[in-house]
Amino acid sequence: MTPQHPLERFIWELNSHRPLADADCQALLGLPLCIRKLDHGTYLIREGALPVTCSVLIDGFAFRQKVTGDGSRQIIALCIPGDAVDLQNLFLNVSDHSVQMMTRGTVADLKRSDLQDLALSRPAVGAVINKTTLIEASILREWVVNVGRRDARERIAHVLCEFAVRLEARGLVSGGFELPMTQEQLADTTGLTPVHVNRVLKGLEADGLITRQRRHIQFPDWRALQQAGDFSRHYLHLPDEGGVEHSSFA
Amino acid sequence: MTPQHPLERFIWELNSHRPLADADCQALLGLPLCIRKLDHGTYLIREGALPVTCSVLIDGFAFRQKVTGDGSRQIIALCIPGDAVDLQNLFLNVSDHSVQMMTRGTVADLKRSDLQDLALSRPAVGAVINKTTLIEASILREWVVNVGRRDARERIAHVLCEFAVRLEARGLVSGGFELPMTQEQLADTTGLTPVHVNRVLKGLEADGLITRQRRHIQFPDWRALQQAGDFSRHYLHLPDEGGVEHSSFA
DNA sequence: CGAGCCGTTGATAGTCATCAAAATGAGTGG
DNA sequence: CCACTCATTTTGATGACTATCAACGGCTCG
Repeated sequence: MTPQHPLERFIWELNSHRPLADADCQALLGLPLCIRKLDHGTYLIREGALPVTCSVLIDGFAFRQKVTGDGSRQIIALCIPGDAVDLQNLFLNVSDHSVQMMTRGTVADLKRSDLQDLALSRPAVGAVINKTTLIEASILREWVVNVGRRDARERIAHVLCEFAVRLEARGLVSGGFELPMTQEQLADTTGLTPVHVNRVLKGLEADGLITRQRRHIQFPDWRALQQAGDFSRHYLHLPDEGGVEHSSFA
Repeated sequence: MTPQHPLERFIWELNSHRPLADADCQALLGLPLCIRKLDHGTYLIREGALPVTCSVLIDGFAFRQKVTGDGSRQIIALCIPGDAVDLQNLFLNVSDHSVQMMTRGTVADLKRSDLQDLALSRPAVGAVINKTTLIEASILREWVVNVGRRDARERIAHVLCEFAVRLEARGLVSGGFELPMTQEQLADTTGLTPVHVNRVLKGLEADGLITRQRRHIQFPDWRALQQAGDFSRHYLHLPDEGGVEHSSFA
């Protein structure tokens, strides 16, 4: 394998969900791509646009968002390194939401048509892509529950848990981690106001469920935080790891 | 074509999103299936279960739901005739949510493995299935926005608009329609309480945005209702119809 | 005709939004 | 290296929207 191929993490991720034949991996690795370094705030897709590229996030973070008629924003998904940003549009012709960089980062742009062709010519690739989008849908369902039926404290604890577990599953975190979002963004993912998010965070800290210095977050009591957020990792459909023992967030 | 094949509406629906070759349709039509008549309240899948069948809704309505730790329920999606209930689980091994009949109705059960095989052996079938799940994901994104960033009145108006448009796109409605859900269920889809739903409905009626006798709903002012619900049909990714003219909800 | 679900109505309380402004930290340029 | 600017975080006071509790009326169905 090409050492440190830009798509390595992405393909590793696909593979963990549904093992691919070597030929399938090679086909993916062989796709022509274009690497871009992007600043925080850059749009990867805009709602209403016709997607022509399909970006994979190499490093940095991004989020999906929609804006309502009166201008308020809702963040709809968080993208972490290894995520394909545009699989959601692979078979749709106009994007129904925007994707924006949350931090500085790097993406690899594939041609959307290349990936479509691959999905059609290699059924196994089509199937992993399908499975990947199904997992994203599962996360969306949990988010509907989160904003629909949980109070502010639960919502925020839940998002923190989810984020930590997803990061860890990709080997991107050990112990505490750097929360890449502002409190305003956290508010937009939980359907709250920034002011209230701030108060809830302080509450969680006061109760010993989180520790924070600046944006560095730690979880002194992982059990309790999960409970406070009504969090269970099932909906993430993570592959069973043999090494749950070594997990900080098991 | 077999006249009135049980899967007719389902396949017609797939076809409208991504045209299938005759052979592909025949392969779908040829799958062994089992027809069941179900009572209101019957579970089609339960959260945590391993799906072995993949049901297609022939008539009647159903909904997806999740329950939080403290027992409150959130409805996550509405299924209407022609929807495949378990495409969401086609490549996932344990269901992350439940599906329950909202009304009496009929389903056709396919074997999950049959459909999986078809998706793998016939790329075009895999692609439509993929596209169908992408559309469901798009609807979920809009629902996150709905419960996250809209007030009670907007939420309810939005759900009414969405439901009407989806029904109409399948030729299931003309003018007014029968709302198949109780106010409690409407509350669980909007993240509100039944009591408040009732008040908002009365408000919408008082303002001339809806008319209702029992559960029969009509929209005297479709424009205004859409506006009240901040509704735009883009996210439904409906195929462009030539006949928008004849639509009550264009 | 009774039972039970569903819809309706009223009164009260709580969670969270809103408005405003100060404090902190980061990044920039002189 | 320090002053400056701007984004972000923090704090307080007030009010709105929606939940909660309780009870009654109306359908539908067995």
